[in-house]
Amino acid sequence: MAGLRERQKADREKRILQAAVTRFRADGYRAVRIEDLAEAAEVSVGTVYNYYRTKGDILIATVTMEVEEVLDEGEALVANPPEGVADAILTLIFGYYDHSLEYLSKEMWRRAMALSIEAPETPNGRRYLDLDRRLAGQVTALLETLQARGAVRADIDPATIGQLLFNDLNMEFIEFVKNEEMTLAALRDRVAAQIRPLARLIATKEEP
Amino acid sequence: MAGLRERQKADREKRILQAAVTRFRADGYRAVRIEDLAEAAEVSVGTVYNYYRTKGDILIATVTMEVEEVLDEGEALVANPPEGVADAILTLIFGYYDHSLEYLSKEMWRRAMALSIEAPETPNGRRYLDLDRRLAGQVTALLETLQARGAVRADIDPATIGQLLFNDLNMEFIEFVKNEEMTLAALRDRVAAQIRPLARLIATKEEP
DNA sequence: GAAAAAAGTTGAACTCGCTCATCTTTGCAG
DNA sequence: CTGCAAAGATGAGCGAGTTCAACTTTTTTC
Repeated sequence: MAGLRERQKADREKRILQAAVTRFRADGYRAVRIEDLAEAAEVSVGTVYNYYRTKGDILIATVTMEVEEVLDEGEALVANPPEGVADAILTLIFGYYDHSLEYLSKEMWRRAMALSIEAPETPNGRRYLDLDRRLAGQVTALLETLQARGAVRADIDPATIGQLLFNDLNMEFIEFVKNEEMTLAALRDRVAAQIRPLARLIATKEEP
Repeated sequence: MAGLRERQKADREKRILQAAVTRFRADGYRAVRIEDLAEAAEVSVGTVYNYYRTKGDILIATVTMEVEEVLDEGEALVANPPEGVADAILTLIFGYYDHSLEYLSKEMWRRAMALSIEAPETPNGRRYLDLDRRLAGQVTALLETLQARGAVRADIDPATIGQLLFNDLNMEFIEFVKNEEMTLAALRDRVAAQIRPLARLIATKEEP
């Protein structure tokens, strides 16, 4: 059985993260002070820093929870994708997009992305990078499945085109969170307009 | 003739920006305090804020200088690009990359990019966005030139593929500045590996 | 079960970006 | 040249993230 100390630690960490998820969404990342989180989690400011190195780390931890879910759903889809190349790719990508705002606001995404660029060497910066890599990996895996099925031309390299695709959908997602007015539907339209022509180029059969 | 007041203003602004360019590169963006810039420019802290709204704005001003130069060179190349599709695209992109570290460190790029994501609504966030758009525009313009020449298939849309390409080269550049170890040569290799297959897909003739 | 060691918590203090009430300089009218 | 208005410079002070030396709690040792 876990010792008292260990249980208390796990409990405190959970309380801090829970406070963060709640307050960040309710009041905005910026507006929430570490002192507020400490108060809500019933610990001191110093203790918060014992569990997370920076305020940004707390945010990345919440983003990670969100993205893990998205990755799980993607897994299922990659195993058994729809028929057409464009359909398969867009179903996967739209799955990512549609879940993105479930727990996180655009402000939180902006800050998290800014952090992953600014502090790539911190443990949590690395964690974010790893999530990105796994997402890119799913896109590649999907292309491989489609190629094995004979739907994608044999002379293209799934890893290369997968990275190209992922870079595109990632940049478009960045533009989406940067623009508070932009809707999910508009994001989908933009990306579809870019993916469809590419799908046509790499498909073996005529794409609809 | 310009009045004394006006001359002094212009002079102070120049001194602040000059101090920023010098010190940011020498000591790192983070390590340089506004007070240091004020001292170097022989003005007070408050005066620095009279010319630039935030520390980030000062950085964006230096980035803007850099990118304007790159855009000028790109202009010349777009007007008269090399023969092959991959060659033309890569020459343009490598021109961007090779100049990127002339005045700016990777740390400065990271901070500038983070800022453009986090604060897209500020005057300088918008300015950065505009630079991005102009770079993407050059890629599109290049594809149009190549298409007019008959080197690119008539059934592809330069704006769409141009955006896709730009998203890719932009994301790869982000990965480059995130990784302090990565060399320009490695960046070039990665991007070439992604652009070449795409160039083959959109070209009319066999690409080398 | 007491004492020592290890682990973890605490909050006052520090830093640095940024603001604003006050002061100084410049331009101009009479 | 003098006095006044406008423009701009100034730096003490504020707020929020972060640190760290002292304190408290838990675990281990004998």
